[in-house]
Amino acid sequence: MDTKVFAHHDHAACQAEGIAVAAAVCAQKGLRLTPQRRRVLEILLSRHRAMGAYAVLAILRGEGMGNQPPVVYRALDFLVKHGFAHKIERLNAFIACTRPGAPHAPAFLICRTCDTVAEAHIDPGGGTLGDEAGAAGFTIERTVVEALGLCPKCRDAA
Amino acid sequence: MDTKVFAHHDHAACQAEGIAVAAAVCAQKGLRLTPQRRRVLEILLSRHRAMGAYAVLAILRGEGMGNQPPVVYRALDFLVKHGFAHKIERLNAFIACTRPGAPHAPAFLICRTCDTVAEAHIDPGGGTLGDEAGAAGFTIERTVVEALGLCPKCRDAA
DNA sequence: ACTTGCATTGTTATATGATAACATCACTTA
DNA sequence: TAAGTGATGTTATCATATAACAATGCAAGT
Ligand SMILES: [Zn+2]
Ligand SMILES: [Zn+2]
Ligand SMILES: [Zn+2]
Ligand SMILES: [Zn+2]
Repeated sequence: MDTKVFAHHDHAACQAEGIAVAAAVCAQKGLRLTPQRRRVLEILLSRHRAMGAYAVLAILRGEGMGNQPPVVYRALDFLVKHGFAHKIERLNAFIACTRPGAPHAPAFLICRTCDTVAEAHIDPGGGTLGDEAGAAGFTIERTVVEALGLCPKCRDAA
Repeated sequence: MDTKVFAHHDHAACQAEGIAVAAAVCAQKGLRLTPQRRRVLEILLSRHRAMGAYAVLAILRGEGMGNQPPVVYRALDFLVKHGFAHKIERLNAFIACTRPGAPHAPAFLICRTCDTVAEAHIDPGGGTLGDEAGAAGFTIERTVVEALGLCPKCRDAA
C-alpha cells in the first residue's frame, strides 16, 4: 500500500515516476499522451489529494490549455480508462494512480481532515463481500472501495 | 446478506417491514417520520433499485407532496442520517436500507444490467484493507463499498 | 390560552458536476 | 492527395446538490 503519502516522502520522485510510467505505457500500447493529457496527469500528481474536474480545468485555463469542461473530462476519461488515474466516487473527484500500468483493484483511504488520499490494493473477489457475492451467484466485475477516516498525522494532532 | 432481492420474494412484506421498522425506530428515538419522509421511504422501498433524488422528486410532484429539490434532499438526508436509507455513491442515487435501526457497515452489489442493488454487511475494519489501514495508522470511520457486476439472473440470461 | 423555542416545510436562486452535439484540426496511411 | 481516424475547440444543456430566508407547525412551560 502507498501509505507513504501520509508522511514525508520524496514527492518529486512520485511525480516524475508517474509521468515516466504513463509515457512508457502509452508508448508501449500505442496510446497518445498528448500535452493536455500529460498536463492533467501532472496536475493530479502534484498532490496526494483528489481534485474535482473543475479545479483541474481552472488550472488549465490559467495556462491557456483549455477553456471548456469537455477538455478536462476528456483528458480525465483517458487517464481513468487506461489506469493512470482513478475517480473517487465519494468526492466526485480524481486522483493519480500510484500503480499505473498494472491492472489492479484499487481501494482508498481518505482523511476527512487533510483530504489526503492513499491508494491501497485489494483482492476484488476476496473477503466477506466476495464470499457473499459468490454464494449469491453475483459476478463482481469492478469494486468501489473507499474508507473515510483520519490519517495518522491528523489523528495525532487531535 | 439480502441477496433474496435478486430472486422472487415477498416484496410486499419488504415494503411493509421497512415502513414498520422505521416508524418503530422513530417512535423509540423521538424522531418524526413526517408524511413527506414516510412517502420518500415508501418510494425507495417500492423497488430494490437506487433512485436519483430527482426521480423521487418527480413522483412527489405528481402527488402534490413537494415541488422543489430541497424537499426531497431534506427527506433523503433524514433517512440516510438515521439509517433508513443509503446513498450509492457510484450512482449518485439512494436506496432503502434492508437493516434499518441497527448500526451496520453496508456494502452493495449492483447489477449493471437490471440495476438491482443488494445490500450486504461487512466488518468495516476487517479484511486486507482493514489490516493495511491499521498498519498505516489510519483510523477508518466509515466505508463506501460498492461492487459492480452481474446478478445471477442477468448472468444466466447472457 | 399565550408565548417562546425549535424543527419542519415552502420557495427562490444558485452552485457544482457531467455530457450531447457538431465543427475543426492533426496525424496516419493508402 | 485523399480518406479515415483520433483529438481538440466550442456551444449549449443536462444532472446533481445546496445556500438562504421566509413561513408554518408543534411542543413545553407558564
Ligand atoms: Zn508523493
Ligand atoms: Zn490527514
Ligand atoms: Zn423486496
Ligand atoms: Zn441483474
